Amino acid sequence: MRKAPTLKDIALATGVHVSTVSRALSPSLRTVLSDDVVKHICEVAEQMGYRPNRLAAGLRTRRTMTVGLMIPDITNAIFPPILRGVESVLEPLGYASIIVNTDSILAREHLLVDVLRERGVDGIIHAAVLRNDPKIVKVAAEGTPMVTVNRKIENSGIPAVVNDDVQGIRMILKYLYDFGHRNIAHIAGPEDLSTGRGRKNAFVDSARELGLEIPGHAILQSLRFDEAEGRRCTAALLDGGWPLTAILCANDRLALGAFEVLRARGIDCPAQISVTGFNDMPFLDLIPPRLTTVRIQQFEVGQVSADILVKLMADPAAEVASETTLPVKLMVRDSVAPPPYR
Amino acid sequence: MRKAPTLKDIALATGVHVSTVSRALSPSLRTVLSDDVVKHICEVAEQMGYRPNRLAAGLRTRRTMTVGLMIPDITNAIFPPILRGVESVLEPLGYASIIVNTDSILAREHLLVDVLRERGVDGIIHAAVLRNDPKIVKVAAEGTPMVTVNRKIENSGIPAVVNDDVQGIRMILKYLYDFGHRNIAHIAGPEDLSTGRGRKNAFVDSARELGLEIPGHAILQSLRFDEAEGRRCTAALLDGGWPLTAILCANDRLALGAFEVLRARGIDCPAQISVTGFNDMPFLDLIPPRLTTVRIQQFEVGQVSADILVKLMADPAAEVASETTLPVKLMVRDSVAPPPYR
DNA sequence: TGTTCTGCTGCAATCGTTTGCGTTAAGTAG
DNA sequence: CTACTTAACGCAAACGATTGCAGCAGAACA
Repeated sequence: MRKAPTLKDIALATGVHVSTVSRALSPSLRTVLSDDVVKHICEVAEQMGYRPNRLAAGLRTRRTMTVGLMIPDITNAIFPPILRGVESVLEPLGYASIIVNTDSILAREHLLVDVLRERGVDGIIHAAVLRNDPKIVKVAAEGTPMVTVNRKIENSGIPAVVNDDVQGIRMILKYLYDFGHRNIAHIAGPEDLSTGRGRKNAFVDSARELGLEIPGHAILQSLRFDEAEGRRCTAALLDGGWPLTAILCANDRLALGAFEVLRARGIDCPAQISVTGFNDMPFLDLIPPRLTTVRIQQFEVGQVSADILVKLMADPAAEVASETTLPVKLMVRDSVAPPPYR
Repeated sequence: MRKAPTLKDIALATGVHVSTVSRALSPSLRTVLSDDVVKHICEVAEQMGYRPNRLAAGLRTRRTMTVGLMIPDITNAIFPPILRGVESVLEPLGYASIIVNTDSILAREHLLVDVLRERGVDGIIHAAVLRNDPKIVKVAAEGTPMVTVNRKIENSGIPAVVNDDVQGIRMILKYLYDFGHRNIAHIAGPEDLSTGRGRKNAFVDSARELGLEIPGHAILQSLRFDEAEGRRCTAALLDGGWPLTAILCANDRLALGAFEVLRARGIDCPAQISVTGFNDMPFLDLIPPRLTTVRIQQFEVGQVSADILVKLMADPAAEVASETTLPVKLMVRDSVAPPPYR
C-alpha cells in the first residue's frame, strides 16, 4: 500500500514550502505566485498522482464538499430520479453525497442526521421529513444549510421544494367529476407527512368546490404510502357499503394496492370502479389497467432543491424562495371510465 | 450558528485534559480511567450534545467510517435492494455510505473512484465494474479494501460476490427446451460486463449440452442492459428471418423491450414467441405477460458483499472468498408457452 | 522509612491543509 | 545611492481527535 502523496511530498520534490504548493494548486490563490513555479508544481503534482485530502482540508476550512441526502427508502421508485436530479447539479460542482434511508422512522432520522453532521456535510437535502420535527428544525437553525424536498416542515423557515399537490388533486378530481363520478372515495396518505395531509385537504376543498358530498367514512387514512395500506384501505372502503364509483388515491402505490383488492374481488377497474394515483412512478404505464395519475417532476424537483442548497451553502444568509412549487401534469391512462349505469 | 462542542470544550467543562476526555468516550480505552471520571465526562458530554468530529478522527486514524458504493445507475431498479442489503450490515457498525452513479462510463468511474478516495473512504463496494479495468485493480492493489458485486473483474484478485449466472441460464434454457422450444434466440448483455459475457457463454454452453443448434445470428449483442436495446435487438432478430420460437434475454429490461416490439408487431407472447428475463426486478409480476425469469438475491448479494468488505477493512490481509456465488431461482410466470404448432 | 510498582492522567506530537502574517529580494522613485 | 513599495514565497498556527510516553500520586512491599 503506497501512501498517497501529500502536499509535503510535493514540497519536498519541488523544493518549495507546502504552503506554496497549496497555493499553486488552488485556482484562486495561484495568482499570487509566479507562473513558472505554479507550472512546475502542477506538473510534479500531476506526475506524482497527487489527490488532495478532503478530510484535512475540511478540518481546516469546515467545508467537506459533501452533502447529505435523507430519503425514506431508496427502493421506493420515485426517489432514485430525485437523487439523479440532485446529483446532476451537485456532482459537477465537486460535491459527493452521503445517502441515508430513514424508513420514515423518527428515531432513525434523528440518528442519521447526526451521522451526517459527524461527517461534516456542508448541507442536507431532506426528502423524508415529517410534518413537524423540532430536531430537524433545530439542526437547520444551528446553521446547517438544508432544504426539504417533496415534503415540507410547516412554517419552519426551511426552504421547501414541492409539487403542486393542490392543483394535482384538483385536476384529477375534476377529471373524475367530468366523467360523471359523484361518489368518490379518497385513500389519504399518512397524517404525519405534509404530502399526506396536503393532498387530503386538497381533496376535501376541491370536493366542496365541485359541490360533492363526501361522507367522512369515504376518506380512509393510510399509515404508510405503500401497497399493503392500499389494500387494507380499499378493502375497508368496499366493506363500508358506501356506493362509491371511484377511488382517488394519495399516491400510486396505494392505487396499486387498490388494483389488487379489486381484482381479487372480481370488481372490474375501470368499468365498475375507477382508480387514480399520484406521482407517476416508473413502469406504471406497463401495469394494467394503466393507472391514470398525476405526474410530478421527480428529476426536476431534485435539481431545484440542489440549486437552492448550493446557494445556501455559498451563503447561509442567502435569500432563497421559502417554498418552490413545481407544476404537475395529469397523465390520462386507462384506469378511469364513466361510473356504471344504475 | 452555535459551534459544535469539541473535546476541548468538554475538557474545559470537566477540568481534565482533552486526552482524558477522548479516552473516556472511547469504549475500548475508557477502562484505563477511573470509573467516576468516565461517568462524569460522559454525563457532561451528553449534556453538551457532543458529537465526535469524524473528519478530525479520520485524519489521525485514517479511518473515516464511511465506505463508497459505486453503481451504474440508481434508477435501475435492481440496485436499490442491493444498497439496502449493504446498508443493513454497514449501518449498525457505524458506517455511512457515499453512493455514486457511474452510468457505466469508464471515465466517470475513474473520476468517481478518486472522489471517493479523496474523502478517505475505508473501502469500496463496486457494483459497476467493467470486465477489465486496470485502474480499479490498481486502486485495490494499493490497499483500498474493495469487493465487486454482481459483476467481477476477471482474475484481478478482487473478491467478487455474484449470482449463479451459469446455473440460472441453464435452468431457464432447460425450461424452454422442456416446453419444446428448439429455435431459441439470445439477446446478450454488453460484452464489457462480466454478466453480459458470462450469461452469453452459459447460453452457448447450455445450448450445446442440450444438443441445440443455435446459429450465430440468433445471438444478438446489446450495448446496454436497457429497454431500448431490447427493442433494437428484438426487431433485428425478427427481421433476420430465423424461425425462432423463444427469446432468452440476458436481463429483464431487455425482455421488457422485447415485449414492446412483439406487441407492436401483433405477435402474441407467449402463444407465438416465448420470452424470458433475468434478475426479477421489482414490479415485474405486475407487468403482463408476466415475465418468466431468474430471481437473483439482490438484498443478500448486498449483505454478503458488505460482510466481506467489513472483514477486509478490519484486516486488509484477511482471507476472504475470492468469489462468492449466490444461488438463483427460476420464477415461473406467464411469458413462456409451448412453441406454436407448425 | 525508603523503594518499587501500578493505576491514573497529562503532555505533546501527529494526521494533511489552509491562511494570516512576516520576510526577503527585486524593483521603483526620489 | 538611499528609501520605500511590491511581488513572491516561507513560517507557523490553527482545525479536532488520537495515542505513545512521561509523570505523579498512592499503595504495597521490604
